[in-house]
Amino acid sequence: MIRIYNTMTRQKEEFVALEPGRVKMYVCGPTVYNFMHIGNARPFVIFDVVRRYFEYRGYDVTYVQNYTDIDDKIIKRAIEEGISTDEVASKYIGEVEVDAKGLGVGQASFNPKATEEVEAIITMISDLIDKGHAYEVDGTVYFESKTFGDYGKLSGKNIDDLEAGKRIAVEEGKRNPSDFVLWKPKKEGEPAWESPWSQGRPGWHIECSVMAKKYLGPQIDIHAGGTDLIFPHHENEIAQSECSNGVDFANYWMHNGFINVDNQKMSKSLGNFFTVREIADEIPYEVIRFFLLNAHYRSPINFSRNLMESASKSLERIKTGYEKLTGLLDGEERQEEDLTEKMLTKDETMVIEGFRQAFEEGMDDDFNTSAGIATIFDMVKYINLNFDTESNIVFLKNFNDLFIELCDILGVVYKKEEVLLDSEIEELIAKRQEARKRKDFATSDKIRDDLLARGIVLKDTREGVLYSRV
RNA sequence: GGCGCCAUAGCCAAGUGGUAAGGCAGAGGACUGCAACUCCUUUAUCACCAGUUCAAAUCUGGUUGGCGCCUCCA
Repeated sequence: MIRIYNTMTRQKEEFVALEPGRVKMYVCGPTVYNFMHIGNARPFVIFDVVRRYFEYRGYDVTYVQNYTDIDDKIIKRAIEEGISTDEVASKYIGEVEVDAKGLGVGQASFNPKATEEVEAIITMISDLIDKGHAYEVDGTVYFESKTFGDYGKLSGKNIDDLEAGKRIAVEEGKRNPSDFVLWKPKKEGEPAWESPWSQGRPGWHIECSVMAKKYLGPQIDIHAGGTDLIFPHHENEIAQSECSNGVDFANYWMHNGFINVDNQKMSKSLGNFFTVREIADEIPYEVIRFFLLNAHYRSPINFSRNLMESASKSLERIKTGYEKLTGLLDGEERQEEDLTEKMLTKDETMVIEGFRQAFEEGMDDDFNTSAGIATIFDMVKYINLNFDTESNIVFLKNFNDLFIELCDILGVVYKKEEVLLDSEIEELIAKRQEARKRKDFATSDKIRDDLLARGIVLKDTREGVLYSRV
């Protein structure tokens, strides 16, 4: 049983799928006017894990993540770079995909783009006007928030408070301050689409309602995004979708916490703004991913170099443990062993199942990745403590399978980078071993130093010499 | 002003009623020619105060401190 913290009810609830065995989830994607920043990376990674865990649990997951490819920021960027908005969007979609892939994020089932869904957007807006939930003023179409009685149910706000607390000038033409734009007419030089109201473009919120409906249907299981989207974005999506479709929009609302720098929100003006790309230039993507999963997805986390180093060392420990396991499994003698007579003992089965259960208990509880990672470390410890060349090969294999399966759910990298050795280096390693045998340590240390200079690290273990890249 | 979140060891971080997971860093020790790896030992009463309870980090009230949303934002 998977339990999810639902922002709508502010408590953990048992997950019950709309259709047995299927999960329909929609994750709000980035506006593509720049490289992905470290904060953007969190929902990518977190909800990728959510998806993988559902799949591990046997669900068929349809995962939709949009790209907002038309909006003020994109237009601004296009002017700055002297290219079209399409070029800005496709450029940064490409860059986002590079980082997403680097972070180990799986391909979504669909990645719709706002500009390719304008027709469906116009259809929904028309429908909202017909049903009396939207009105047009001089080419701009607004959603009239008070026509939706449940407006504010996700964020816990009520319209009166919003009006009382208004801090910016209310746009002319709006009937109420909390009304929001569904369609806005173009300004000179802006890209635009034909519509019954004006040449213009869709407002920000409507695209998600439309895409979710088109790719997942009027009702979805999970809608996800950053906490900042709760209001107004998700609130507005609910209003649009429920008024147009006449049914509850999403059963579970999941929101990831923010990434701060020095306990402060990242912003360009504070100069504490990091793109994933610039971090990845120095720190492997896998470390960034591990860092993002170390804390629960709803907690705010800080980003810092120290934390990256800690994450890097932790990952190294997992890899070393896995190396030992595969070393034992791949030994020549073991390869030739006859497995037909071998089986798991009762105790061994219990060990395996114990780890699996511990992992599932954590992940079932609102995707507690910290607990999941702790299980991985417990397994590493078990490997280091209990396995040796005499271990039951079938136990090793089963343990290995589980280890890989669990690591893959989190997307935690457990394999050392394959280091291809040319014959010259292999020879040097062999030579060093000979030198060590005759206790010629001056020679052996020199070879080790030379290899280190070439970027290859040697470790002498009981199972033989291990090597890896610096 | 309205709504909401958080406060656990040097650092990161689980745990939401039964007596503190895990990781990083540190200290001491074992092993190995050395290094690395690994192993063992070691480091907290959970911001503060009051209350509920046989029992609270975990529930209630309050205090202090930090943060988010209310405006584009992951």
